[in-house]
Amino acid sequence: MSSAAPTPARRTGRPRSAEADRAILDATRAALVELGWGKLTLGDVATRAGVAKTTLYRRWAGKNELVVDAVAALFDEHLELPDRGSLRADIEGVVLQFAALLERPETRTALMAVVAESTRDDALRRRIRSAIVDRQKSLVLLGRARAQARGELPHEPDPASAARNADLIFDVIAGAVVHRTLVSAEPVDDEWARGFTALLVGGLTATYG
Amino acid sequence: MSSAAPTPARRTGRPRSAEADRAILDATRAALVELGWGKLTLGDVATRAGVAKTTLYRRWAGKNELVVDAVAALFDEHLELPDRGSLRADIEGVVLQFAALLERPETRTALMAVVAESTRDDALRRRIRSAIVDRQKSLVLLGRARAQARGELPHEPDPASAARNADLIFDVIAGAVVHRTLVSAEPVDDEWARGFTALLVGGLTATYG
DNA sequence: GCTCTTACGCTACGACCCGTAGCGTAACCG
DNA sequence: CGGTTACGCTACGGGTCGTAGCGTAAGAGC
Repeated sequence: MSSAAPTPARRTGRPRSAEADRAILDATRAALVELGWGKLTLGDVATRAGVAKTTLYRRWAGKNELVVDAVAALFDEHLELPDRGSLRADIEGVVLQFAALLERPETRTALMAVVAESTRDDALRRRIRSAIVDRQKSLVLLGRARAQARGELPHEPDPASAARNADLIFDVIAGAVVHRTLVSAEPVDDEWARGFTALLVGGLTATYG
Repeated sequence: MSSAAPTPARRTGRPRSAEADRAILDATRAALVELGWGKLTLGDVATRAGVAKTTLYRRWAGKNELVVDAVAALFDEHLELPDRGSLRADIEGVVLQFAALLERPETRTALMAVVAESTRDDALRRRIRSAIVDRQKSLVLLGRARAQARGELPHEPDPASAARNADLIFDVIAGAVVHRTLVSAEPVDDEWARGFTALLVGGLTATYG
């Protein structure tokens, strides 16, 4: 997870410490909570992790890549979409789940920061996409497939429009939750989730239903 | 604009150079384009502006505040909402206008960066709100008022729900455009704007109409 | 066991940026 | 013309960056 490279089973020499990986990522999240993105330094992370600074640089190119991996682990652990029985309930569930992640101080300060950096760094943008964004989007695809199986949404006529619609819905859901949380700085509570979901489901059924 | 403080008409002594203000903000935007948020330094901005670094620190507390003001000026210049005759057309207009701002490299790299910093700095968050966010939101309020006057949307029963709905719509519009542009890194073109607007208008009429 | 190879910890380093202090000069007010 | 504030300039201590060098630690292969 740390290095996106396949790392083709290096056969000789001392192996990298998996323990160190864990300690570094834990220390990164802790530092994000205490210091925030702006004041986080790699030297401090190394000290917290009980690891030499050089070890850190041997595994990650810099602050951006390290933080992406540290935050991505949280998305791995806390994103899932149990079948709640209806499109409405599924959307509310994913909204509240995503919002819960954004309430955490680590993700709050880190997510937008790395996205900002990624506007000038394509490799970083791809890393964010594969480590975080695609995992979120898969929930949208899953939710739609279920809704179509239930007959709540029509099946797409062609793959192109299917992809377009999925992208649109994903940007609307994730964008609204992020904007509400980080820009408006208001909580995504049950009431907001209900209102948002009503708006979105209304639009989906009115437009495609 | 530079200092949000009222600055009660200082009457004596040498006045601050308005020319310097302009040069500094121009230099900031130019540096954002060339270097991006991460590599931008105040020393460099001062040199570009032909101004001493100390002058810069006399007016702005730091990088965050300076960049917010530099970007806010762009929003002042490029945000307006002419009456396009229908709710649908008004929304498409504001979406494309906001997207055009986010296409600019200055805003692309700066906006999310300062928002990320603002998660740990309330004063900065308030500055962003008054200098940028509230100006966007006023467009939403204007668009809704027009739609209500045209009979496209119902009048709100009470001020509380009116405010809630406006906040929701604002987060959906701004959030979706930002997410599409910066996270998905896909262009907000006419086609996307039409699809998004159809979804939103469908939701509004289905939910509140 | 032994050797080979890679990872690790540690120290040290030049480069850069930060934010401020001090001082002489410039501009505007009464 | 004094009074007051802004400006340019220089200099500085403090911090972070990212890397180089070196001796040591930990497995893999024989």
